[in-house]
Amino acid sequence: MGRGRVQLKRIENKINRQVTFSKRRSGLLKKAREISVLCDADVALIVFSTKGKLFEYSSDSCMERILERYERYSYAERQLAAHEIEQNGSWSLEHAKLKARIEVLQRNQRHYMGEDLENLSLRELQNLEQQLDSALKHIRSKRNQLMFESISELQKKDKALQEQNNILAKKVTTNVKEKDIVHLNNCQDSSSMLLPQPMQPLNIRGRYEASNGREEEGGLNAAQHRNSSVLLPPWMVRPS
Amino acid sequence: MGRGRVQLKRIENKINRQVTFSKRRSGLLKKAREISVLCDADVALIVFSTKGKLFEYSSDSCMERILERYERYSYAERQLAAHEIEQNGSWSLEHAKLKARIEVLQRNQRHYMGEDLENLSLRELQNLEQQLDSALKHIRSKRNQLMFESISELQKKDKALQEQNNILAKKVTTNVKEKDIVHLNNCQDSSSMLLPQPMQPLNIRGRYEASNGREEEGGLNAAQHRNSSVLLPPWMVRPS
DNA sequence: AACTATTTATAAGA
DNA sequence: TTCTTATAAATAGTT
Repeated sequence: MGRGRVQLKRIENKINRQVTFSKRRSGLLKKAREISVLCDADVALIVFSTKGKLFEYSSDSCMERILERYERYSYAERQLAAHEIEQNGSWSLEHAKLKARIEVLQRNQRHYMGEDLENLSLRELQNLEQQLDSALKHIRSKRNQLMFESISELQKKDKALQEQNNILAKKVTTNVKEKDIVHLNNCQDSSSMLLPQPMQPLNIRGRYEASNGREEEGGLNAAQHRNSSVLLPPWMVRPS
Repeated sequence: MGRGRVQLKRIENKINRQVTFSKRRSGLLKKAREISVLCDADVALIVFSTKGKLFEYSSDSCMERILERYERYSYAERQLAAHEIEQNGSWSLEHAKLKARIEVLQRNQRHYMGEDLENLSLRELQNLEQQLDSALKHIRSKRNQLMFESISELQKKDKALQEQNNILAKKVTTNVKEKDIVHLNNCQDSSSMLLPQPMQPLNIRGRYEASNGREEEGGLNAAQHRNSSVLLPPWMVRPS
């Protein structure tokens, strides 16, 4: 694109390379933006110039989120890489990263809980508000969905029980006609075996809680403990 | 580029979007490759399609390395150095703990953002909802407070300026009476020195953003970068 | 930093 | 998906 055709090889003239870099960089960023908007794609673009200067673009979900998604996507590879890093000895670095990361995540969490807002700017507050508002919408819709599901399940059970009741009622009526009262009294115990059993409480709590149900039983091992009190999100604990 | 001009907004027709995505994706990857070769730059490009399919390009140093470089660039070295050589012994344990903690925090964060709600029980959803609702109240109240503050500050400045204006107006009137027109013209420059200076734009953004104001200018240095994308919570980045 | 002749990318159509 | 083609966009070389 331009006056001359260009070879796909490193531009040796330094000035020229710098200029081309500048031009093409903006073109590349633009195109990244365009594809993300036009095609609703998540895009992360990182460019380091020869001199090590950083330029980046990421679509609406921020860079960190896309990179996380990427890492999740290539989980297997990451595990391999992690081992190499451990052996490599650049471990302390990793460690420090984790710590920094935790700090940030905790800070975020406080923000999400409406705490520690003193140092936020107006605009940051607005963004946060917007984010939470949209989250709340999702959550409410999900909750409604769950409730509807459990209601319809209840209705189904209800209907089945009523039908069973009708059948049994008919049988009882027939019995009254055929037997004498003494016989009927004697048979009460055995006939009651045919009555509908008390309904099992519906499990509308879902997988997560079910799988953690044992935590409440007794002493916790280390892993359980980590999950149950230190690391459980605050909203999982009902205010007393 | 093509038969029609194209608007920079999501293509609603699904087929069309898919086709455009495919074409532009290959174009984007090509350009990423070109700039990395021509200009000797390190490039990492990650693209997720709407359906979640991953496409990526990274220049000769592999993706992981570029991402690491990116993270290195983002985390200040001092943070690393500070905590680095302290612990030698129970490292791996510590390390594992930190990782677990991060996972949980990230999970929470996703929940706070209304994502990843599939595995939550009804009760958990309700708690989460309640938590966010109360957080939102705090945040809105804080935001209102900030807005009121900035309004009253503006009003104060406004008042002061008006007073100054009045005083100056009086002076100007006096001058007209005392001096001839020529003299008045000669004095214009110096008298204008007494006019109120243009108001400084009010800083209603708060400390945090103010310290990052330079970010938009160009390339980012390490510290700036840390604050701008890697460690900032998603809601601090305004969707572009 | 602009300009412009060309090359490239790509939207629409097949 | 792939090919074609008319046209929009990007950009290499120049000023």
